[in-house]
Amino acid sequence: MVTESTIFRDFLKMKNLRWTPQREKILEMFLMMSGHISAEQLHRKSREANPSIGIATTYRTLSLLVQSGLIRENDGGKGKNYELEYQRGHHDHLICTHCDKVVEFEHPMIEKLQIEVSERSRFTLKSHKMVLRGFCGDCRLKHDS
Amino acid sequence: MVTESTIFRDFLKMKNLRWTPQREKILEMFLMMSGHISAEQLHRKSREANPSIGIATTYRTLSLLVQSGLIRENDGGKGKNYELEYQRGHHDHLICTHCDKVVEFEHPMIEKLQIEVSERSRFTLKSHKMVLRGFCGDCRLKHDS
DNA sequence: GTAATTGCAAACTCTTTGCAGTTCC
DNA sequence: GGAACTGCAAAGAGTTTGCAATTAC
Repeated sequence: MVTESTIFRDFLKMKNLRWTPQREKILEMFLMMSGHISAEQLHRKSREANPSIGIATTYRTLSLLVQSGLIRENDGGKGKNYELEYQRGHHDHLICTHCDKVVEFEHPMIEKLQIEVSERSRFTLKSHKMVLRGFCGDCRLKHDS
Repeated sequence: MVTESTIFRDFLKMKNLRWTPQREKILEMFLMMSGHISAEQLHRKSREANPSIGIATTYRTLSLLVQSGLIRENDGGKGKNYELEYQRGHHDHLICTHCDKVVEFEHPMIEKLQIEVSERSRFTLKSHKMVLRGFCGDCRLKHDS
């Protein structure tokens, strides 16, 4: 079975980099958490398991994890966040501007149109990000009342 | 004729804020520049016209311009950038990962589908951002050769 | 007159980097 | 053994804030 840790190990080997206890723990904690994770959250969690892990190592490992394709980096208003990409298929985000709830969605038709648009401008598409913002159902109700 | 500066002035009046020479100059310079502008670029340009304008005032003015709806803020990998929103219609971006060229596009069908997706999750859509990344035509050629 | 605004510098947040000691292969 | 990695602390970017002086209204 191809686990995330196997993939990361292979990636490191390919790049002549090393599999260390810190990298192992950081990946393990990342996989344990869910959703959109900041470097700081991941660092805090990793510290619970190994208090000596520094924030610099966390950043350095996140960068490698992005390069390996296991995780993806998102730019938000305040700093970056990371989420698992491996074996999840591409998806986009609906974010509530009131309570910050995040709903993920996929839409094959939109993806098709994106490729069409790219080709019209002679681009070879490599990735895309889409963020939709608005009131979620719950907040809409609260807001109206 | 409703100019950007009239709109901004009305916005300020409505909020009991003041129309100052600095705000005027910063808006004027913003309108003179085109594309995606960083706070630092705008500050540099504004200084050419009025060397005493501080970076803090530039940031504060940008924030007001966003609130007024005249401009829009984008999150990029490195800091934020701003672009004129007023009277330009919503559009999205194609960015070349090699030379950073930005091509703007609109796609009404994608917009429709976005609304559809939002409603399916009971969201009332307020805004959306889409960024497509890949090789532009020129860089694709260079890269292949 | 007085509340809003300014420039400055300091503070803040997020992220990266230099370094001396340590560890993986 | 030696290059890669670590934690630390310091440095960097980008942005925000406190403050005393100034200005718009």
